Amino acid sequence: MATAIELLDAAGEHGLTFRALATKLATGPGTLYWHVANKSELLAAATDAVLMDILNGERSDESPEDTVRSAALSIFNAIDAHPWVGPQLSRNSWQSPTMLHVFELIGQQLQRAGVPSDAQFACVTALVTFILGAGNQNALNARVHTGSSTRTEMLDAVAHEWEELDQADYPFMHDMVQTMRDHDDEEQFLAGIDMILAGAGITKATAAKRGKRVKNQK
Amino acid sequence: MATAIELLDAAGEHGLTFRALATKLATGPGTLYWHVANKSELLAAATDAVLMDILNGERSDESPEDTVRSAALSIFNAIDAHPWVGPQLSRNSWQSPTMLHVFELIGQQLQRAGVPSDAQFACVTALVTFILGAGNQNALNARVHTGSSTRTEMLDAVAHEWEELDQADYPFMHDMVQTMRDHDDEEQFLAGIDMILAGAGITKATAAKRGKRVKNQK
DNA sequence: ACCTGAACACCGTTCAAGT
DNA sequence: ACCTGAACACCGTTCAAGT
Repeated sequence: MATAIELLDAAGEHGLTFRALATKLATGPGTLYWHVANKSELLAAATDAVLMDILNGERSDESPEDTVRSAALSIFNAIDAHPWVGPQLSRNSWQSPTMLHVFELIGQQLQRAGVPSDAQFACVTALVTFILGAGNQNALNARVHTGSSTRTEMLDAVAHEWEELDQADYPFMHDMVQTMRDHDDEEQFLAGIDMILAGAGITKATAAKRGKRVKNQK
Repeated sequence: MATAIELLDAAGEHGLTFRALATKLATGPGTLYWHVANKSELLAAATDAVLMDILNGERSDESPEDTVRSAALSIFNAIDAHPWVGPQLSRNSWQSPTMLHVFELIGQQLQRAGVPSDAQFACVTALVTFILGAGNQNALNARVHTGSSTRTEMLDAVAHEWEELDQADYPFMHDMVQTMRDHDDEEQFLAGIDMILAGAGITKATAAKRGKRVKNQK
């Protein structure tokens, strides 16, 4: 299992090969089928192993929003570090033990924050969808521009393409070029989480309890 | 190109094979490489073909939020109908002409709705991430439980699994079982979009002007 | 300029045969 | 009970050779 994760981290999902794994374990490819039914089971097991570690480290002694934010960020970063887990988690988000754990974790915080019960489901769903979606996006972006290009080179390439768009047809994209170049991925991600939380009625009100006086300030 | 889309719709991304496409076109596999560089270029072209059709049909004579909602839903449904486009769109969302079109479309509406300029980028990003994430999720869910099972059978299976979780460890999941069983995918999706819009400061105010559209009859 | 199809270097998976 | 590795049915991609 551990060496499977090594292979995955080294060369992505198609870097994990029954033959490669077998030779690395000094055995034959057929052997592996005695311990695992097929490749997707192998991937599922590897994914759970990687993510459970991270989730067990999560605390919930902060405010509900901060707990959600921190859990979300952990998952986001885990997908960034192990890009192959993203699609795997999405594949059966409602069945895998790992994702059930995530649902429960976030759900409890929403309840604590007083989200009305008929809105809770929509809210967890939206959050989980966003977390996995953003994670995947991020992981894919990193992998697509793999031409040994640094992050700034990559952003330059995108900026260049946006600038070449017709001004008349794409005024908005032209406005965004600078912002895009300056953006920070984590910050961007957390802004998205905050929007969903705000939309669910979780304002910074709870933060006021912890000392920030912003209760009724729009 | 058209027959490539046929193959993709029929059997997903790995249903499109150079050999299968070649025989369907009554030619050899090598021939295709004269017209297309590789498989990913083929997929990109197919994706653009499918989505551009849909986007060109979009209007923007409604309120900003409704325009965003309707565009979002169109994309969501397109991914549902052609599950293979989802990952493809995510792969280079900042480069593909199709996605630039989407960014521009949504961005313009946000500007129209008065979202402050320093929040616009975060907001489009969040919306696009959510749309693609939800679409992919939805498409994957449909494909995973492919055992000729109807939607209700599928939901039953998930419900059953949630009920088997330990009550003490998973109180939230137990609360959600019924809601999950009754949920509607589109409604759920739009609720997510609305949360992000609300979080960006686009409330239902504009909708009130038009006399309250009825969306949730249960 | 465009087509052909054999060939190369891979896959996941199976299975008779071993220990 | 567990391992072995040849074999099967596939892939994407290339390339000398044709028209």
